[in-house]
Amino acid sequence: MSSPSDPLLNMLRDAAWAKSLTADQLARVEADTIERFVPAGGYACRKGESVDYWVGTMDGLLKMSCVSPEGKIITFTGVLAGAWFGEGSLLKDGPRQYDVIALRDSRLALMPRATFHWLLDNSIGFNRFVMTLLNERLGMFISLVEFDRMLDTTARLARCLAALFNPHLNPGISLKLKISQEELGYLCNASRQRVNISLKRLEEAGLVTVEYGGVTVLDLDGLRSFQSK
DNA sequence: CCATTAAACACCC
DNA sequence: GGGTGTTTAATGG
Repeated sequence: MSSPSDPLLNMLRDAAWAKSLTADQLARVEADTIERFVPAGGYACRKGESVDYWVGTMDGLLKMSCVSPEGKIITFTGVLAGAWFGEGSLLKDGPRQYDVIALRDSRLALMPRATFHWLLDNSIGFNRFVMTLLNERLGMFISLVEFDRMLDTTARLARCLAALFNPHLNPGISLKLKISQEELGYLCNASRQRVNISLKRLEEAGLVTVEYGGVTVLDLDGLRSFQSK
């Protein structure tokens, strides 16, 4: 059933956390984890649903977001190929607190809750990985609050963009990012027009190049430390 | 004032 | 058909 070129198995074997597992542990992970395709615009997870899986992104682009009763959309962060998410939701009871929506056709790897907890109970290496992941997430969300309250729109866009490239949260992500300016707006809380203006400023500063339906990051450290004026 | 935004429209991929 | 650039009128600090 499982060939060596199976994308799901490759993704599991390439994951940073898999390196610390024993052969038996990895075998159970491979046996338990299933694949799911989510078309662009589809929901990978819904706010309010029970949390049954730890989710890895095989390819595609997802956003963690929510919608207000009035229809206002905010995006917390993006999830790119190679990233795993939902560990926080698995470590507590209760429903999921956010939506996860595919911005492009995406393929997911779903590890059942029981397998995730079994790894926590049996692998110190896995525990360390999850602790680091949680810590990186915490740091990122602290930074997001800082960006939101202290920075103007262009600097906020720069930092929110740079935050996507956290190597723990989105390992091995390409500097060429295919994402619409509207979605960038949801990410940094700005309108489409304002994102367009800010992208041009970042391009002038030599930090990114703007393409049709995407952005390429030229200077990640420059984005991380960008300040207006 | 000034900056920003929604809405509308015309392009362009 | 979705993404993008631009204008215009409305909004709000």
